[in-house]
Amino acid sequence: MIAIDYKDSRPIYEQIVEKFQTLIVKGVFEADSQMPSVRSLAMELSINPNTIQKAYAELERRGFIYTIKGRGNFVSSGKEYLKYKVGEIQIKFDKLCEEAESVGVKREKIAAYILGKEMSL
Amino acid sequence: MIAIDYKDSRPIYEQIVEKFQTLIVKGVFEADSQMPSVRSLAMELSINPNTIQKAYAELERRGFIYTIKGRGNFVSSGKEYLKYKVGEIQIKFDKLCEEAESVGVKREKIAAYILGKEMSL
DNA sequence: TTAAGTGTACTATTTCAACTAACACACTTA
DNA sequence: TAAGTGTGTTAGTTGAAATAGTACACTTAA
Repeated sequence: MIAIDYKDSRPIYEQIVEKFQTLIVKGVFEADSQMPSVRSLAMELSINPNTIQKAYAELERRGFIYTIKGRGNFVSSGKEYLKYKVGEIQIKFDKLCEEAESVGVKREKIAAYILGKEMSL
Repeated sequence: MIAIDYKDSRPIYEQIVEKFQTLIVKGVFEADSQMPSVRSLAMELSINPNTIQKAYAELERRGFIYTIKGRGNFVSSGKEYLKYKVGEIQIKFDKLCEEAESVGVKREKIAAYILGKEMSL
């Protein structure tokens, strides 16, 4: 179902996150279908269940899956992810705007720049 | 002139950067005045010259000082820093806007949000 | 109630990148 | 030429992140 690339320098859990994210975004899994259990996938890949657990926790944080304790992990609908993602971006814009204002760049100027009406801030 | 706090968990070079940045922003140093040499400051603080070098390289990257090989490091005018800082912020806005567009958020919407005309993205 | 499945928490170990140091080199000025 | 300056390369240290080991807790079905 999924394979680890040991030539890849990235951590194992990150590779797993990335692969499932791609599959889910592509719509390979049906919404609410069950993910492989942490143990079975760990067994299959010959790694520790905690590493799968870490990957699944990250996938949940990103809104790709949801967990029911004692039952398993399940695929959530793509919309959940989009909502989360947009929320994260909004927070980043908030912080960046504050940073810009702290060096004297007004919001009007930022908006104009984003709309392409100004060449620079 | 400056002191290292070994109780502080941050790396030494970062502490040095932060302290000089504060002093320069406050206008304690005249523009074009000479910074302590990497060796003299290293001696004074009983650390390795390379650590000072690293701090100075970062201060130069941020536009606070400039280097003349064989002569020393010198304080640059505050305006240089502002220019650099605004440039960095601009790059961050560029990246963030691309990220937003990749999940379907239009630039018009972003601009409206920044101006407070929309409650969320 | 029990057994076999599920996720979770805690701790220990390993690994790797960041930090710092040692030292040699190159440029500038007097 | 000597004494100051910054720079580059390499090596050692160290602390946080990643992974593993193990025990615990929840869910379901027989």
